[in-house]
Amino acid sequence: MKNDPFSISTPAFLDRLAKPLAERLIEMASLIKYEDGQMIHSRGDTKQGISIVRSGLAYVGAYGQDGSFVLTSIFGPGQTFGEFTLFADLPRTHDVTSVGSTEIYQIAAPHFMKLYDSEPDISRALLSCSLIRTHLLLEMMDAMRRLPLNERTAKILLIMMQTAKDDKVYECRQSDIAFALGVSRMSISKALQHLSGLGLLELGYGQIRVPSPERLASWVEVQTNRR
Amino acid sequence: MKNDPFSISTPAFLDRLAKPLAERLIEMASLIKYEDGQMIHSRGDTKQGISIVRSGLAYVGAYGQDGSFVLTSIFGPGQTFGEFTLFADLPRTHDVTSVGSTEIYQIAAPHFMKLYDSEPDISRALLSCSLIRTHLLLEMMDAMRRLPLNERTAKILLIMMQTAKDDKVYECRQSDIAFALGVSRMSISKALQHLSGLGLLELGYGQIRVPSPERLASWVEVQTNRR
DNA sequence: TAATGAATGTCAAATTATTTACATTTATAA
DNA sequence: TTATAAATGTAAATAATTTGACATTCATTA
Repeated sequence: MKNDPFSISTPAFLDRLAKPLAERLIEMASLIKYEDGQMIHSRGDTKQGISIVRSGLAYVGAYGQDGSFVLTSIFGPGQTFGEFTLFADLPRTHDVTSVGSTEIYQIAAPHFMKLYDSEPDISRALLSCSLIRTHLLLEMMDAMRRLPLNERTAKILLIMMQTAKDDKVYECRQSDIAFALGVSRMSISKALQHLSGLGLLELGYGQIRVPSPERLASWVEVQTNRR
Repeated sequence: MKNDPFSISTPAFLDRLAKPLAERLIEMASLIKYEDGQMIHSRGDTKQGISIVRSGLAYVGAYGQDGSFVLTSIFGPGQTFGEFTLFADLPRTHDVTSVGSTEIYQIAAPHFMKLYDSEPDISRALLSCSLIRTHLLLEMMDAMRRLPLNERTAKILLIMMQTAKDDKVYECRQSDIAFALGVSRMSISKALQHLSGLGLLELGYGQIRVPSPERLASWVEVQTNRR
């Protein structure tokens, strides 16, 4: 997957820390390098610790017995995972795999928690990431539940676009959107064409242009209130 | 809605704090009482603060222009909402309404953050609630995306059941499940009957008995890996 | 600049889910 | 203990989605 409907705007934890604090955190970490496709963590592991991506990508998901991998989230540079093991006090619920050459800062629980307790800014950053994530997930869920496919597609686009570099051009394949919404590529293709017909977006090869995100948003708004 | 597929196992924040700390927190709060259906917070509010339910229920959602209310979450005793205003630094994204006679502890941002900074246990509790919530949301999303209705229904039941008082009897209406999954009551009815036919659950009036959650879980597991 | 692979577009048949309208069962309140 | 309302069950017609098989367009690189 080139683009990732999964890293959906999860803010980068590291970017939310002031430089000096971020550096202190990194000093206590061990930097571990992975080749493409290596296992970073396994489901069921009980060792507690937090991980921060330095470079590359970490795919979070679960391997089935048949070797298939069900993707749940993707984390890139600055983003963090594994907090769950620290604060929920449960074994790891997912497998984590590197995609491409990837560097991960690993910090064991005791070290991390020591700094955590003395520096409230760390928990603030973690909370803000987690809460924003929850918020986006709720928005997505709501869209999946309530909106017909056309509207749902528009909404998901708006949510996903928040990560786009260029404000108006979102680079992704239609099949990514399809997966994110749990529908077939066909259906998404039709929905996108519908929106395109309304002049709300322009379709390209591997990209979608949204001339006016505001207009798209207000279209969703209107449609949503109509039902 | 009698039962709530929305308070989905969000742990009670207050229960995760040691008694003395919980008391200190409550001391700095103002207890506000609401009749049924009163507005607790409005979307767009910029006043920052956290709220903890003492009794009753708080429905979080959004009013449409036509007066309809789209439910997003339900919070009951001990649960907290509004953290978003503290850590994401954004205006409120939802309206919050009381259901039944409801008491809410309100703590303004400055007070709360002072205690927050000196007592790491508070952020730990908040994070643990938030992370568990995220985890459950991801599970639900995954089910909604990937699984056919029968499996999806089973899975959602397992997730929801985590809140059930009685381990094996989950009190809810089929229409609640239908809404939680974003499908019609009919479809859920059929799916439940299918599962019931497999002996995985027993249907009653306003309740669902799961004789063996383990067996249900492993059935989902098998079905999931088959595709 | 071909040749290739990747992404998108199109169609019809098959499947799945929704809708509507009504029947039945169960709880509750008079 | 009825009467009523709430929740569940059934079935047929309709609508939405998926599947699979290709055709087309676009990008890359050999």
